[in-house]
Amino acid sequence: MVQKTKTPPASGSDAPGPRRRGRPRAYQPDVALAKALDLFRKDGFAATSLDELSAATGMNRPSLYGAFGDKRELYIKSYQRYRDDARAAMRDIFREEMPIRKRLHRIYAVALDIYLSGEAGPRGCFTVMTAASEAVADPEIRAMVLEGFAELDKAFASCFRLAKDKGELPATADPAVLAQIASATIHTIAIRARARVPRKELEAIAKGAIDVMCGAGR
Amino acid sequence: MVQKTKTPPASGSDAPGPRRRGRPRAYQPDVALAKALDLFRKDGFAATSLDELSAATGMNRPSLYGAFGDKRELYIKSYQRYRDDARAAMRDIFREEMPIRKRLHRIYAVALDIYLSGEAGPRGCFTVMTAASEAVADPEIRAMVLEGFAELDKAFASCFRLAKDKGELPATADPAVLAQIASATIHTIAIRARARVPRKELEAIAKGAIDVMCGAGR
DNA sequence: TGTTTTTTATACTGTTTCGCATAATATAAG
DNA sequence: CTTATATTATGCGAAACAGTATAAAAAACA
Repeated sequence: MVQKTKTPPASGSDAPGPRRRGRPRAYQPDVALAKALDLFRKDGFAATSLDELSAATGMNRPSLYGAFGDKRELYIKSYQRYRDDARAAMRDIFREEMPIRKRLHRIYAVALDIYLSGEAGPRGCFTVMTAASEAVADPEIRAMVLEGFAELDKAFASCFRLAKDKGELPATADPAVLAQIASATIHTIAIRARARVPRKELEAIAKGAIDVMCGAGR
Repeated sequence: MVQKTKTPPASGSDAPGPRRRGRPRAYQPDVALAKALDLFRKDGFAATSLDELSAATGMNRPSLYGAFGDKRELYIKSYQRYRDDARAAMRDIFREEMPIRKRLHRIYAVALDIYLSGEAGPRGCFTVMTAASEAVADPEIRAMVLEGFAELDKAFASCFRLAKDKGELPATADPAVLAQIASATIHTIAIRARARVPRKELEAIAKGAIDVMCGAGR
């Protein structure tokens, strides 16, 4: 480790810190990344140009490269950001204790908020709409996609396991299988949302799936 | 209808017909369209160039335009071809009489064949992988996607209705809801297939879903 | 044989693409 | 005030892109 200049205190946190040395940045990295994410969600990888990314972020091309690397790296960082955001939006619902039906209902409501947001039409789910397509040829993206699937399956499974322990589900219920159906419902909602299926219908799909998973009783 | 030249007998059918007038075609339209479909499934709309399409079909650019129109039209015709093929592959299974479990099992087997085919990795489902993404901005593609969803939901629903009538399902079963879960299972399998989830795992997901939809009994 | 018709083959046009080289600017440090 | 550092701003350049114009080729017709 031969390095004269003191490494700045790991500027991962966005604390302004002790005054950097050169010309100050004209952009906020996390704001710019959010704009890039918007574009990639709207148009996918190939149809999003660096010119558009530059215009949306307010950063010119060299700054983009300096901050995030080339287009593929920016795409991957956008995807990471998307997953972080989605995870954060669902974390509490998966953590807090509540009846299984309510928990599922709230998860699907959050998912719908994510998929239907967007000014120029519903942006859908990044994983389903663009990342999965890239996954077949890009091992790094594929690993992220697979990890996302596994994480969601696992979270749902532990919900069902807990519910089963609490007697909300019959003893014959298989948490792993129910979890895959819960994930499948997320996926079908994500796809249909992108085709502008109205929210009411998507909510009905979620409701029906919950009934099947938890028993039609109310 | 002012038209001197006799219209060739609606050359929709590929019958060689009564000898056309000018230079004969060097390509077979349906073979070329299949090649184009392969490319669009692999890379999506934006990442597939006309040069690649030209090379794959063996047709040069002007011939492509003459036969199929511009890139978007070719994409749409490829999608129509995909849907026709998929419909044909499933038609008999939806038509013939058989137990609900067996029917579902066979449908998922055919779906897996479609999604996992491809030399350079699984090509996934056209609707899920690329058409749904385009659907948000292109009304014509959107209409096709929505029609596809409705058609699949309907086909599944009538299977479940029949099974219910035959006493294979409890009287409380809701065919429409079960159909949406069957479709959701198709969708989750399509997405995961593209991320190279192995066939065995996808079959397990289908098996689990069938158990939930039809009752775990064997 | 010569004309008409249909397709193929070649090549061009103007635009867009990504990535980078270079120069200008703004700050801290010495 | 000068130097070092970090960023912004401009714009180049080679390649790829979609679509089309023009010419050559291959068949039927007269």
